[in-house]
Amino acid sequence: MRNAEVARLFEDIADILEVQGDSGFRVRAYREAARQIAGLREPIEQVAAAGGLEAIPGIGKAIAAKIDEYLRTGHLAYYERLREQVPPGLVALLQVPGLGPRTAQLLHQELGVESLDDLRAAIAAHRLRSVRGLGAKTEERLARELERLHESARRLPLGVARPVAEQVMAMLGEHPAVLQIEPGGSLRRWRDSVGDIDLLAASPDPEAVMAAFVALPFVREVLSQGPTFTRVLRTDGLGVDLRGVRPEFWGTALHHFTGSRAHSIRLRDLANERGLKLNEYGIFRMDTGERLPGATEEDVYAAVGLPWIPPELREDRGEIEAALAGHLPHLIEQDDLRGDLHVHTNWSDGNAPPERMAEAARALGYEYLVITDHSAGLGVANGLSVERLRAQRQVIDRLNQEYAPFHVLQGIEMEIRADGALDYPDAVLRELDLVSISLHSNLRQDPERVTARALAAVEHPLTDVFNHPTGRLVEKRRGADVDLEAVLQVAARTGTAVEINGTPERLDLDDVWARRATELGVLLVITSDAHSPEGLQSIRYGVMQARRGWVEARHVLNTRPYAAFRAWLNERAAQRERRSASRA
DNA sequence: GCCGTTTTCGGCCCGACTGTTTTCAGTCG
Repeated sequence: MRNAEVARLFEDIADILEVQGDSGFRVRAYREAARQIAGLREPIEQVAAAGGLEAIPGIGKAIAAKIDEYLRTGHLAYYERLREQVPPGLVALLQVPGLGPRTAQLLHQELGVESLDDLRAAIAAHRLRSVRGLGAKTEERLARELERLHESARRLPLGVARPVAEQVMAMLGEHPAVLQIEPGGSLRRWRDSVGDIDLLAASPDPEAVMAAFVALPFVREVLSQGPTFTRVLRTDGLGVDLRGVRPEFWGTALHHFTGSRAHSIRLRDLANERGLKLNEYGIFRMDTGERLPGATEEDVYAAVGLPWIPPELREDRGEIEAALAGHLPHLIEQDDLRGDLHVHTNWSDGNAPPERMAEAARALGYEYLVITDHSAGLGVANGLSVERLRAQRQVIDRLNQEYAPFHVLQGIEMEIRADGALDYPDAVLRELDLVSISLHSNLRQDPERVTARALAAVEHPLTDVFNHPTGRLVEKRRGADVDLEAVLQVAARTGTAVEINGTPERLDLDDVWARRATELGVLLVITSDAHSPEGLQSIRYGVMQARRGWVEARHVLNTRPYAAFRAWLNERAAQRERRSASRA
């Protein structure tokens, strides 16, 4: 599947056109096409082969032809022409916050700036302030941003942003002028990474909230401050935005700043069709100017004839059509989970003994916990030898007596070796309640080899769950070049479950692939991959990622009560017996 | 660039904040 690659291509085109000063609308068209392609749930090669490109919203004749050309030849003449017209370093200037296409162009024309290094030199020589339209303040601000550029990554992983946001919300929530405080933007939609930390507070006195915000102890620098919007830089280098809104605007404002932009634009279109105007300050009738109620998000959706749509779905990936048709999914909730199927103890690389993990799981209200320490092959994680595996079984047997009716099961997180083989003999695997399989090493194999390895693992008759299928780390490491479409199709056929790993660094499968899995009829599991009792909590990130993928409780194995979960395991075992009997 | 239940041409979201201006352009979300 080359969706991400093709999306990237059109993003690049949009960047270049932007620096060239092309029509903003054309730039937006390319970005919209890129967004649609990135969110596509089928391989774009398949769509193209079936002649369905132009059916994708935002893709017309011209872009469809470009996609065809690129997929067919591996090149796009238009793109290559564009790249010759613009110095490669010029596009990089857009990374600098506060430096947009117009300024990039201006710097190029007036000062010959063609790269970040050129910009640095121009600033050092104080040449920016001589350019008409720029001044000393701009020069100083860009100098600061340049310095900050390498220290701050482009996007923040959700696992970093969410705890920071929750800390700030807790501190500001105590202020008497704050009635309500929520994250906005991709943070509220639980995207796996966020561009910035965006908060929204309801208050009868927004200015007082702004004043309290800039006075918080972690504020290193106030980057911008107005009566309703303030941006600060924390001592840890993270930026936080806060908007203050009056309670009567809460619903429309929260909706506006939750986005996504694509979702909001669609909603405004719907409002226009109904003779309404929708913005952050309310819902207005176009004819009379009368303002309709907008204190809650339900008001906003009701005004355009829709039920409330959960933030996790607001990506314009069909949720508006589903809402119009009355077919919104019944998204899974954390309370639906009856157990965790992927946790580590101090028998491998966890920090707590099995009993503490079991107690923590029980305290979360689970009925069962599957302990899945690493297999021998992952030496760095103190993987279990066969002897230690059997010794651990005795410990787990004892816990079951102690903790009944809570159930502790013994599983394994098995390495797939570079050649596709597993770590233990089949006879040992049969002793385990659940076998889950992972790729941790040799992730950079070429697509054919790594896919073959993954397929072998999924197809192995003793595999129950395929863990974090790509091995990606959010904003840090791109996953292996596994052909996930092929993996999911095989998983659907063999009944092997596929994991949504809730560790916020992983979130693997991601939202788009989780949704694809449900479409293909693949059974999912949502797990914490905890290495400590507190780590069990991170399963909520997995649940939210699943919600972003339209996943319902019925799609997820570990929403089943213990008896049904056990029945599934038994059925897997029975199938294995039948298969090996028929082979023999 | 895309799109169309009044349109195949003429629209395409819009407001806050900043800095450089003498009334507004650029950037961002």
